[in-house]
Amino acid sequence: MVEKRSPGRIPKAPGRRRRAPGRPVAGASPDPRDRLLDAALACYVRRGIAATSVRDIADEADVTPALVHYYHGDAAQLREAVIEQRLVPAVAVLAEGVMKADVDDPAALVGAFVNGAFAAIQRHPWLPALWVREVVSEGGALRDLLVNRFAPGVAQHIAKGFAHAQARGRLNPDLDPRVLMVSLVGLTLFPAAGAPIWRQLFDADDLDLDDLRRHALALLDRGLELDDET
Amino acid sequence: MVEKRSPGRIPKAPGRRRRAPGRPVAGASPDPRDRLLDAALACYVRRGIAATSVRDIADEADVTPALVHYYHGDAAQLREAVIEQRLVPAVAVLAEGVMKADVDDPAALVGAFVNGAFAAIQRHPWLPALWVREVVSEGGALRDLLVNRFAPGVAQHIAKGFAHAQARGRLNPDLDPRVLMVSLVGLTLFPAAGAPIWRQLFDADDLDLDDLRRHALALLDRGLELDDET
Amino acid sequence: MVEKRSPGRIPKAPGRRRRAPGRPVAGASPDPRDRLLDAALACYVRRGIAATSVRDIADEADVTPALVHYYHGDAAQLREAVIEQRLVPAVAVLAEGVMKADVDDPAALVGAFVNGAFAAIQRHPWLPALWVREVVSEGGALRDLLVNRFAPGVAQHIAKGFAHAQARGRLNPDLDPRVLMVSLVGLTLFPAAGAPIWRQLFDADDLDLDDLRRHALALLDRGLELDDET
Amino acid sequence: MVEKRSPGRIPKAPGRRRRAPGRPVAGASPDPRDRLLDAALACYVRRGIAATSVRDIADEADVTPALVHYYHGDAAQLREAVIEQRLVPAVAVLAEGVMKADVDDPAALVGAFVNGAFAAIQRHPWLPALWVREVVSEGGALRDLLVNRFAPGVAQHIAKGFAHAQARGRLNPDLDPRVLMVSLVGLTLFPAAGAPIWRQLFDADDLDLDDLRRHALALLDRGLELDDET
DNA sequence: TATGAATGAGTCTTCATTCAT
DNA sequence: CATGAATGAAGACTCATTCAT
Repeated sequence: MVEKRSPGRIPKAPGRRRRAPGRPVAGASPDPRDRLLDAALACYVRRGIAATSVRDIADEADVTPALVHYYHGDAAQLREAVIEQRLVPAVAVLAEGVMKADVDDPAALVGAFVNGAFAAIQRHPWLPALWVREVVSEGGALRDLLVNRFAPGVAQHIAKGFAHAQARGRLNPDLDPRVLMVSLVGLTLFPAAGAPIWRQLFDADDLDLDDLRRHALALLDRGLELDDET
Repeated sequence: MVEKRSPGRIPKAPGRRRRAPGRPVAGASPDPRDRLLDAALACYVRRGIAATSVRDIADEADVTPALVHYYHGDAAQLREAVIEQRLVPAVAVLAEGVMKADVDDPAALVGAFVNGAFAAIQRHPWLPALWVREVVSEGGALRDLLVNRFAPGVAQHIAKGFAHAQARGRLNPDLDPRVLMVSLVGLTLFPAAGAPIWRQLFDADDLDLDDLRRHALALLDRGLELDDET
Repeated sequence: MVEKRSPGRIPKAPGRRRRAPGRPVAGASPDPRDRLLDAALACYVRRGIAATSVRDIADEADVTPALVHYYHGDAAQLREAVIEQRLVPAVAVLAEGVMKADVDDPAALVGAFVNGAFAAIQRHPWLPALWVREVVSEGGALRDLLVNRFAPGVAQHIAKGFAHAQARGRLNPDLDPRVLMVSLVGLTLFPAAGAPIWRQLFDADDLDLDDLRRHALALLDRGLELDDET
Repeated sequence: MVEKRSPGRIPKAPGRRRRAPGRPVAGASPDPRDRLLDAALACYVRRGIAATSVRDIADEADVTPALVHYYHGDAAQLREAVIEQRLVPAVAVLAEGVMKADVDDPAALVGAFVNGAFAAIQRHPWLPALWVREVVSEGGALRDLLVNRFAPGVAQHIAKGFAHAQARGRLNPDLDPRVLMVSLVGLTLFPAAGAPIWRQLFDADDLDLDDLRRHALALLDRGLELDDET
């Protein structure tokens, strides 16, 4: 049951409160601009971009809201900065890996995507949750990013590769190349995004990212009938 | 790319504005309580639960915000009502179907889940987007719902079935039963949630829910090596 | 018509933005204190004293706001400095000229004021706009200046001269000496302050300050019936 | 001397503070929308449009700032409403009177303007101060109003009338018709705007608006040599 | 049953001001 | 001499919520 009489919006988790005044913040990333980006990113991941206030970010970084504006101007500019300097680089590596894979070899495409995705997740554990959540939102910032900057290259590349393979009889004909592309995400980013849940659910702290990766590859190897060709 | 310099929060899509005064709303569900639930649901799906304001819901229903409180009290109570009266029933059917499936027949489990999921989606097109998005949020209402009310039965049921099958050699040993359970969602609800995107992306208006369903079943049939047993 | 829906305060004209970093400011007055006074004055004239922010002044002078405080302390102190070092000298010349005029010769009084006023305007083109605008404000700094420092001498001087002349039958008896003093301003500083407007309005770029001056003198010569005495 | 260490902007006169809670406001204009317009107008007159905050207006009306937004939306919209519903009607009467005056009779033009102006001032004592101050400001709302809506008719009308009269030898040839139009304002609205000052200055509580009016007419009658024609 | 009016709290943003460097 | 960093206060505006009608 949700607690009654929350003051309006969904109450935030107790989380960290205002900075205890006088407490020096030590050991943090040196560049305050970067620290704010990280704080913003953490809030976005936790509560969603649209539901994150500048005060949330400031609290997360143990800083006043005015300082957030001092360094990043607008809330919108900060959002852009997080996307451009955190998200885009994280996804770009995956995209490049895929684009370099041989389009005529579906196994290579699958491998490049799955391995690339989990490599990105390893490096940026926040990626899947943010991606899965924000891409689904109607006017979400990440949907734009996906539709306009990554998908045209990556998704088309993979889908075309699958379509060609299918035309040559090297791909299970009951599959749809385009939906298969989507399935790749559903077997990598999506499970990773839900990890906190199912780990708790299944008491599955023994499973790590590499298990997820192997699972995805195993399911796809068979499912695509890629091994038949040998 | 997000529009630059939006003043503060993420701007809402132009959408419908304040109610045109005097315009009688015809053809709507008679019970105002239900109409408000529907309006709230629509807003939740569109913008996310946390980012939806009472005013948004009131506007969506062509009603004053005061009326929302009149019928549903709190914003939190309204949220609860939507979950209890809209979401829970939608998911419950799927859950029941799965629970009735033979736990010793992995194909039956997969079929029950996939078919049940797409049946639910057909009836409630808003389900996947809401589910996928809100379950990933840290303190989200739907995560609670999943963790406490559905997963303990359904997810455990399916995961156990897969584990048994695997123990009997009837399931690809490279898969993990628990992750496989998650993969079921990643191949059903997740692609459905992203439909608007990849339909636009791949110019794929020809693909409908049934294509998705067949695709998922095809991928899983092979991937799980369920056909070996025949 | 004012632009619709400005976010909050009246938006400033595009004007100059933040200082281009690294650009050395050449050819400016060497004393930074003076440059800031000039910048402040320019802003006061353009937007009004009350509506001018320290940042406006800093931007105008291509300087950081901190520097404004460094040289002039408070915003109030800066305001005082501008008044004392820019405005007072500008008006003082006019005041002295008037005080030297023969109080028993109304024509001399009028001449001294009108000619002195336009001489001051010529030297300080910003004077009329600032004066006319800020003196009308209830708690305005310039009203104080006028009431406590200039008017007691100048205005009383002129008004008394007119009153004496009227007593001796040398001034149109339908006029009021005190209001006549005010009228002198209304025919000199006021038209000069509105020059940008009526120049645009009447397409009157041919009219310069000297035309204004002659016009005022002509109107007053006749209006006061000063020529009778000759 | 201006008091030191004001918190930023020019300190407001002590004026009325927040509403004493619980005190019912009696005897006020019934329509709250109108009361807010009046409060806004009072603040504009006192401190200038640009320097007036929504809180100022709310305090003046014994109301919360939120209520100001409730009734008038934006600060800009409120500004527009004050202009449209208070200022425009006040000036419109004067404008109409002038436009009806015989353009070939300079005395009639002068009379129409001067009498019309003082009639407007009598009805709307706030008019001159607001007008004089805000028209001089560079981007001021009233300058627009003057330039685009009133001046094109009224000012041109009068200036043309004067020019014709001058061409026929019925106007002092040393005057400029266009500047003469401006002088009309300088002898009516301008002295009226400064009334509080010079009344204090000259201890002139005996002078009322009608004295100003007669003074202006006397000065102009002679100054324009309008009586020569008889 | 329904809503207009009203407000306290919260959000984004700007500003004046200080201070260590 | 000059400024980047930092912040408390204030401003505009939104929102959830209440209440009298």
